[in-house]
Amino acid sequence: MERDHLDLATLGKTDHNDIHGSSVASHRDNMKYEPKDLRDSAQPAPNQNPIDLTSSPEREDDSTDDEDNQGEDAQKQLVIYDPTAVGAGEIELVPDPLDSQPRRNSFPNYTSRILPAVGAFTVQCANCFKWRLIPTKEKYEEIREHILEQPFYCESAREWRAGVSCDDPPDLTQDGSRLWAIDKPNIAQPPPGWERLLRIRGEGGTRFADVYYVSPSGKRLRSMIEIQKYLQEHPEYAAEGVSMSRFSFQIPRPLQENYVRKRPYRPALAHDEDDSVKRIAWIGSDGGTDLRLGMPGLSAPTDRAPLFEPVSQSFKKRRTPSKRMSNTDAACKSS
DNA sequence: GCCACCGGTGGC
DNA sequence: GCCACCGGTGGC
Repeated sequence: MERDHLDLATLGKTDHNDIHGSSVASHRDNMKYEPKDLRDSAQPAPNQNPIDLTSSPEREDDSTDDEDNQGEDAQKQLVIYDPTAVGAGEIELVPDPLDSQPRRNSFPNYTSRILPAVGAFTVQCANCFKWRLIPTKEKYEEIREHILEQPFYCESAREWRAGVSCDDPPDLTQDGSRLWAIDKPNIAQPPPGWERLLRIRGEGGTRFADVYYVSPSGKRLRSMIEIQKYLQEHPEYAAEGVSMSRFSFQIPRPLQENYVRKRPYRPALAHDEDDSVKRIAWIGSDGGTDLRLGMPGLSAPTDRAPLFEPVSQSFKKRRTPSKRMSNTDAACKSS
């Protein structure tokens, strides 16, 4: 079966104001971001945001089909939110996520800009679709690792919050005061002593976020290749059972469309003429922006279209040139 | 000199 | 369009 993803949302604050809003998520693997300004799209109700992760074609709006999809769809959403975000104050969040501090961008042009940071982690109940805050990053990672096989329910939160149930109000709603991002499901917890860091980039950049792993010795690694080399150079980790399969550089997806700057059109290597043709087309389409059907987060007021993206597992899409190993291969080979 | 962060690019 | 990787660089 396929797996879904979990949705994580990140809420962060930014210095900018222009983001507007999106609604909640509804899709599978995206993350949503809600910048502080988004107000309109807030979607309140629990049922509204079921995210469907996996399978189905679409969810329509709110409630609904998730249930059928059984565990797969709806439930797996995790939201991360920034307590420091405007308006977020109400929620008490995560005690100490490492990433919770907004960072200042170091680039010259953006010196005063505050980058979004993950401030809280939330997961959506597979039954009522209410968002429940997860007390720590570690717990969140634990839930995320098995979310597909073990859907999260409000009752699951009783581990840290006595008596909570679907009858209780949601811990968080997408009210536009935060950035939301939907995480990928089933990402392995980092090996003991290792930390997985998610750094959210500023709006308008070329990428939404970066993942780094910090080894027990403090070494920061930023790609599977670096992990592989590092493990080869430090056989002691393999001896402890640390393998490539324990790492994933998959990043959440911002709910806010256009948070990430689109890459300019790249002419096909092949022909120039096509190039000009495309340029024309590009102009036209640009104006027609609003054609899009209802992407979540965008304008669509009511229902968001389902974006169903295929679930991506860690290595599923990656190309595997000879030098690269898949996680599993690596796991097996690394010895 | 280090490093956090970003841009760019190749490949799919 | 997305993803993975990695080089560059400003700030510390």
